[in-house]
Amino acid sequence: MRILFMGTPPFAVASLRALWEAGHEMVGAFSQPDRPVGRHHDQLRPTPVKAYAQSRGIPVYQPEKLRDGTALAQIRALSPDLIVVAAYGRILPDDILALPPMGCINVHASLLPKYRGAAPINWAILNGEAETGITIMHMAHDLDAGDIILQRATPIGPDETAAALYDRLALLGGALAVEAVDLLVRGSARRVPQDPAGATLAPMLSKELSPMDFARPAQALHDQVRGLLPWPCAVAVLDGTRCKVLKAALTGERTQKAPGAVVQADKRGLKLACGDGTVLELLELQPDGKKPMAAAAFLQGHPMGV
RNA sequence: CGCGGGGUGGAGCAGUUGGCAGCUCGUCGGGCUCAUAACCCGGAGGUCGUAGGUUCAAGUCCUACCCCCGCAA
Repeated sequence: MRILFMGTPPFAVASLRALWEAGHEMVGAFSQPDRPVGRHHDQLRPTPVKAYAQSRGIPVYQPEKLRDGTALAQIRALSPDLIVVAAYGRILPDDILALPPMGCINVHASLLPKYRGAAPINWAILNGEAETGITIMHMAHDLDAGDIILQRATPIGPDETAAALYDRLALLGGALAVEAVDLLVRGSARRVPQDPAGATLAPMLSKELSPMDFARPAQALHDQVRGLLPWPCAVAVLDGTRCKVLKAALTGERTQKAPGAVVQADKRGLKLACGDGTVLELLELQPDGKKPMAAAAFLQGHPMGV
């Protein structure tokens, strides 16, 4: 069966790799156009999917637009039986969705209908979810709203970061993608409509989510730190210095101090008062212009009174 | 040429108008204590990113280069 793949970041590579290693005939890989990258705007880096596809000799296509007919013509020429999409970063027009005889399926990193959208992994953690998962669905006109073929849940560890969960779900996504394709080939794939009433959105992240509001409870801030990794990261201003908070921990302690006040700042740790009398310990920081460092190291050069 | 911060003992920082290289921590040795991520005493450890230049004298001023990072994409 001829399969056309569409994806861009490492999450997508895991699915492409799984399909490839399962021995499927991958007739092409669509990926976002290479974008300038790097501090001085002078480097062009291939997308992860492009790099992987090329290493396996899979033809790569990177159309700027999907609606000017060019992409449609390219796809038609490839005559895929099935299109598998994973984190491509583009909305597919209906004419493309309608093209493959077996349709288009999508690997999505949430338990749909929850967390439709661009950043389901992060939002699951930001919202303090105890579990999330992977959904394989038939693609429909509306974003992430198609009928479900397969779904598998996985628990979210209490200290798990979005970066770590991303890697886990990528692998799970690849495994489920292979399963789903097998089901489709055998003609035994189920089609379960989503319940629109249970739908929630997981929009793209932005740096507006970064500032930490210590009036919120420690648990919420801990979720923010974990959920925004590796980008855009939770940010706090300490001793007048803007710092990414890369790692934090819940101490379970209580305090009478006002939110944001320093509860402890010595070699035993850096702890700040949060909402409802809770306490958050900051473990790893990255001040502006600096490399990541332990909170204790930061305190050596930035003494903070209690 | 997108904007900006920074390279100073192992870590994090300071170093004013050029004039003996400092602070907190760690480390090593010793002491004190029932005890300590506590305290006291003592020691080791630095080509101040690299290469030139100015100067009686450069961490500090000038020039070029290397490296790290934040923002923005």
